[in-house]
Amino acid sequence: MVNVTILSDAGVEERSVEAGTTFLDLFASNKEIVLVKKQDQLFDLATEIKDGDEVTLVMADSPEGLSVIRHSTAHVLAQAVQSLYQDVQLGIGPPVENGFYYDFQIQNPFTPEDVAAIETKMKEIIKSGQRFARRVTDESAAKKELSKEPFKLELIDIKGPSDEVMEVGGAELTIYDNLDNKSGEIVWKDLCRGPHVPNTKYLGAFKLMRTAAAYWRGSEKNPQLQRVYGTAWASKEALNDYLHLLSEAEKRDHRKLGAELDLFSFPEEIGSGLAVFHPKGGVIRREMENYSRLKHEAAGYEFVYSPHLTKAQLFETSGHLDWYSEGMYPPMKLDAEFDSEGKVKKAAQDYYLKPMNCPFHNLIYKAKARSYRELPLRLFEFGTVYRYEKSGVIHGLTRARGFTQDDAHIYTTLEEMQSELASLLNFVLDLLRDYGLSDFYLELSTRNPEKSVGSEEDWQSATAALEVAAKAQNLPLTLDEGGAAFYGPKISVQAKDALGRSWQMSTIQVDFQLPQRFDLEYQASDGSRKRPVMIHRALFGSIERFFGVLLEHYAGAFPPWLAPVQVVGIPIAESHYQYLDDVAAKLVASGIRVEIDKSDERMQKKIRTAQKQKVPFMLIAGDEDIAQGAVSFRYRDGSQENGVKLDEAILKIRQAIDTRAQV
RNA sequence: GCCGACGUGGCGCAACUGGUAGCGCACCCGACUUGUAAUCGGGCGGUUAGGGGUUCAAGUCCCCUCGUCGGCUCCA
Repeated sequence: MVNVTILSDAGVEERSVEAGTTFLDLFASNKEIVLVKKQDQLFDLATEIKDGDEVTLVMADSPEGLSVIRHSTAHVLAQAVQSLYQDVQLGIGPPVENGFYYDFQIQNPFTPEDVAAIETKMKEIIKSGQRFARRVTDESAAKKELSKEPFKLELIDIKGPSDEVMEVGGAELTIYDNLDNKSGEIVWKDLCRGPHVPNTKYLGAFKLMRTAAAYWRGSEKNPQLQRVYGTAWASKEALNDYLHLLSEAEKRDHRKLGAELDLFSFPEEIGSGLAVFHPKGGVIRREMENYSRLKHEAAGYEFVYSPHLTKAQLFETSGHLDWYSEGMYPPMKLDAEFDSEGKVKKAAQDYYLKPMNCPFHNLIYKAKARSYRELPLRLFEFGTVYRYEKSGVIHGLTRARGFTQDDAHIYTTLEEMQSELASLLNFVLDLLRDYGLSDFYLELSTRNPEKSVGSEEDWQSATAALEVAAKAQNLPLTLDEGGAAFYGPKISVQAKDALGRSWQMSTIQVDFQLPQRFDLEYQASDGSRKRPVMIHRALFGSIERFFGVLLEHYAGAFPPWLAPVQVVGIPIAESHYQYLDDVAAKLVASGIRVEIDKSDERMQKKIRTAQKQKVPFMLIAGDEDIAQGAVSFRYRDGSQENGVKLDEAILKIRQAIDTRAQV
């Protein structure tokens, strides 16, 4: 008997089979096996199974199987492109999340018509049932065979194992041939370490998504190739589910909802990446800020304010001008003085818009001598910063040029750092939960030796401290090697939204550098002068960004405590205006945001309007309600509750708001 | 910043190979007074992102700038 491990969507399953048969026989009818591994080596389906074999079957719907399907589909894409166009050189074509891409060097970029033609060609190829065959080669033979593919030649020259590309990096240099199903002739081939599905009939649930330029091997210095993106799945159903998810995501795009719900805009007159919040967006933002402020106060934070502008020296001291001047708006030249002949009497000073708040907070720390009794000192500010993001990266509220951080800096003793980090992480997660996010994982970003300052020892202790705090949360923890800022390691909290998409939210960074640069000190209990540790942290990241994420998470249907309009009163006829006005007055007295729709429309239309505005509570009133001193509820989900007494109605709404519940 | 696509009243869209801007929603006015997702009628509103050019004629073609979208690169 042979033990077989089966990897699928459902997880890992163990099964026993008779030796002496082949996988092809065993599972001939089962198209879902895409790959067989024996003793961790790739294996052909036609190979005989022997006693003592350790065999793994990779099913199409397992993560590994999907990756094989995607990579194989990428080969079909490349084959299709080369059969349709002359003078196309191949880049690379790996699987990626949800799909695959392939890069091509080609004279003219692909048009939408080209993409349609390519997709058609791919379907033909897949239908023909071409087989994939692995062939081991050596460097000189491969170079000869691929002499017309300059990029492949470059890849062959990458010596040794590499995870960077799928073409090379295995123990052996391999070429995959696409064989005609009937004649067995080689119809196409590609340098590739594989693995691939046995033949193209395993493929088919795919769609080409878009084309774009991409730099060869990801470097701005290299030429740009034409990249074709596709998505591929184990079944048509899975493909359709994914396409459906995309259309859902498009519907709740915060840029679209922001306009539809009249929350914010980006006037061209102001400039790219600079938002204005309209009254309704302003309500949501104010509620977000108010709640955050309340919580921070309770957690021992002190509130400070700092200007948007500063002389260059501050950012020279902090080191930001050295490291990140490219990301800052260019300086304003101020304070210059000239004599009557126009000669410079006093040179101009450079003033910068602040890209971050930390240096200002450091100055507040430094404003007086500090005692260990004051620590941890937690300085909080809704600090608006400006970063000159490259024009191509700006994306609505989630990547803007001007934004407001819920920024705080905690100055603590080294001894207390660990406990401060632990309680901080609790605080962060609790607060995010209050805003309605609940699915988290943590990411630990470590030092990048080429982009960092400070001693190895400091880095290690800071990284260790963060790791301890992270592990205490019992949340999934991933490692982002070399992803830290130049001054210290960080933990970031990643949250998944209602569609399962991950967003980086809060960051917590330990910093030994800035206290040194600013020469921050405190007097310890033994009378000695010591250096505090600084913790940078932002929960929302930026308010604008968090706003955008919540908007997409809720698809605009904010929970009542955040909803710009919490209640819309809908009179059935004009004669009911007065009654609803009285109701509204009571709601307002109870601190509820209410509007009465007195437009010259029918009730149905008013319901539709309120529904589209995603107002949580619609209160409808007509003769029947008035007779009972009641109102009728309609909720966003379409459900209703008639004849609710007024006092009860107010209580109900008030409670939903106070508990921050979603309705 | 790079590559590509694009930019028509507040919003969503239309205008054949260049012939001198239409529709729906919203908004305003009027009629209707109505029980859980669009009542009817009338009206206001754009010179087609901005600038320059080709042409007898440009929303349609060319150039520049600004902006948007999709990627790449980047994100303290």
